Amino acid sequence: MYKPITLKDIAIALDLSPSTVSRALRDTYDISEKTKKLVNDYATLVNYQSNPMAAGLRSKKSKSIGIVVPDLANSFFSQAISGIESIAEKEGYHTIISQTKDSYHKEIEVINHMANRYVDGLIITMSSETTEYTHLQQMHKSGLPIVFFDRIVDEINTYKVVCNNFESCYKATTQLIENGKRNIAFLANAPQLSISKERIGGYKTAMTDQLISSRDELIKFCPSGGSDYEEVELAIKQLMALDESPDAIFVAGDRLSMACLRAVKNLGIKSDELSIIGFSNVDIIDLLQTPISHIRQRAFEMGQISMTMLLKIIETKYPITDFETKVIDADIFWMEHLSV
Amino acid sequence: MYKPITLKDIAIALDLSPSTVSRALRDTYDISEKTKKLVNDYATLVNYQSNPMAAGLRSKKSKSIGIVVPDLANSFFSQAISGIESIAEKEGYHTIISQTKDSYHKEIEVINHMANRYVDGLIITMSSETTEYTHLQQMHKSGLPIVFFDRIVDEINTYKVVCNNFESCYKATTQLIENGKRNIAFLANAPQLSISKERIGGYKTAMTDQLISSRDELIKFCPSGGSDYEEVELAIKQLMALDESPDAIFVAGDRLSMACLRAVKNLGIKSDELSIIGFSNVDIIDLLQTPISHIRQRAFEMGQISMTMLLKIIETKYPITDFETKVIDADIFWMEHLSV
DNA sequence: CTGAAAGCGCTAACAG
DNA sequence: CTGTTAGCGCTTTCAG
Repeated sequence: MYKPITLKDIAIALDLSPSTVSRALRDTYDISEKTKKLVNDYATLVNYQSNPMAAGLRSKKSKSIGIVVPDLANSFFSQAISGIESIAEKEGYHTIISQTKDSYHKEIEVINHMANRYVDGLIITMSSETTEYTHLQQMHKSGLPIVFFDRIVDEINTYKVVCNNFESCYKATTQLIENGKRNIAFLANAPQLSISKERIGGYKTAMTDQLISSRDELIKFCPSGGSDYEEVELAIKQLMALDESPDAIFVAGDRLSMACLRAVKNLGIKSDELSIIGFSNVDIIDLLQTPISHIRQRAFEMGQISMTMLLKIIETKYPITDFETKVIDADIFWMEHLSV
Repeated sequence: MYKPITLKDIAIALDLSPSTVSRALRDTYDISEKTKKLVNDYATLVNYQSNPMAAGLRSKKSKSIGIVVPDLANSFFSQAISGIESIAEKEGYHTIISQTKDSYHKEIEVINHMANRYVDGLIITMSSETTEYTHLQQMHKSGLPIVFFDRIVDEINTYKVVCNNFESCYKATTQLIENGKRNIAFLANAPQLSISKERIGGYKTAMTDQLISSRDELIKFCPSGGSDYEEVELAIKQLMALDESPDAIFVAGDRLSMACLRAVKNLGIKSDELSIIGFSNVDIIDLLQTPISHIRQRAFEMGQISMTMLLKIIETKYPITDFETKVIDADIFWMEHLSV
């Protein structure tokens, strides 16, 4: 069995008490510089690694945080994770990552597991299946610091970090209209998601403001979020079969955007027939056959902010009550023929 | 503070001893069905969650394993992770994921952290910076089960899972030659990586077997693995500036392949000037402007096998001595003009 | 500034 | 089959 050096080993070797060694290692105030140096030098020498489980068991702190995202294979999330880690590392926090694959049960299981491992806090993007938050609410009430990222939960009062979903959709839709588009379809993720609601809101409001009636038949939901290609192809087919078929389509998700491109390609729809704009953080969008207009979220930055917020909750002495929701601008990239 | 129900709480509530409750919960053999049911029902009722840290501290087992990969934003790895998780989940194991960003120091830090959290085992893809394995060797010797995945370490005797790097490169190179290519360049990841050596080996051997002398100036290393675009563009520029410039290029990495496509595009190199074949597990390769010939690894399957191997080590009663290296076929997809 | 003692939540060894 | 006891490695009172 793997048996590392323990704090006790150091204590014996240096003829000190375990508590003194513990204090020296943790750099508390009531310890002499001399002992501190002695202990730390020896610890480095023997490559001592403190045991976070034992420490956590006692102190209920672990200097590590959990990250829960729906899907690691999504550039948006992997970029955000890198942002989170960039701050965590600097502050001496470890990160533990898990994916839910958009499953409610996996989400519960993963979150429980992390909480039991004494993560000091959680950064969460909700799974698209989740409609029930009691598991989170309970933990949050008991004092587990949580920051919501991207897909947020209104019912839980804490820091939240999102992009300006409403505004960017409003803006993009308006510009489509200014470019003469009238039948703008909207392809969304699962309807219960906060991002779906916000994005549709921006789209609909823009339509109304431009005096175009938004037709419900133009809005399609794909609960799989694009991981089920058939679902997306079907949606596109149905849209194109409408009496007044769309001249543009707004795709409100990353995997969804790619699935949409694939469907358009497979169905042989020409790009001058249907303009596409979609959310996407894919890092090879410049290499696509049909490089689409896209809304790119500042994922890395959003990750950094999330971690900063989480640290604020974790390290505060007094409970925070005035939580903010940080809204980060997204960048819109237009293909030439639409860039007004 | 988040304070969950403990095993002791159950013991008191049910007027049993903690050990009996522990046994009932863990379903050991020496416990009556009646007590087992009583305990488990009550546990479910109060939503008891066992504390893996406390359990781990005592038993040195945690029913969780660590996954260490260089980069989560790489489809190959995220697909493999899903494969690992599919088995882990079935067997009741949790997974903890970390990325090293190809940094040696981060790798050490991450692995230490996981070992200290009593993961029961590790599935590792080495960072490209790593040339020193003492940290791993030591842990492995002390009994920590390790499975190497993709980028392996010869010096450590354990299970390893790789794709048939040599053979697929040999085969692909041969086919390029049969298609009339003579000046085949090779773009590799960091030279110390096992995959780099194996892939170059396949390429060189094929050249020799086809009586084509392989010129060293045609082989370029990009230690960043494609995450530094400039590095790749420079390599391509240098290759194209050669007196006998390449008529084909073999790209031995996923990010590298995409960076190469970008360079080719940016430098205005025509596709009939330079045929490209590259390793890639990108899931939108069919949507690329220049869909390249590519070698696709069965990442999900490789992940599943890795986890299966790891479980074998973890759950065996007697130490394993005859470790295998599982070699999984990769699939080659040719663009039409090269498909002989 | 340092040490002794208790205990985090759980499992394991030993009785019975 | 169940209870008792001890202890995993660390932190945290509480003394001194």
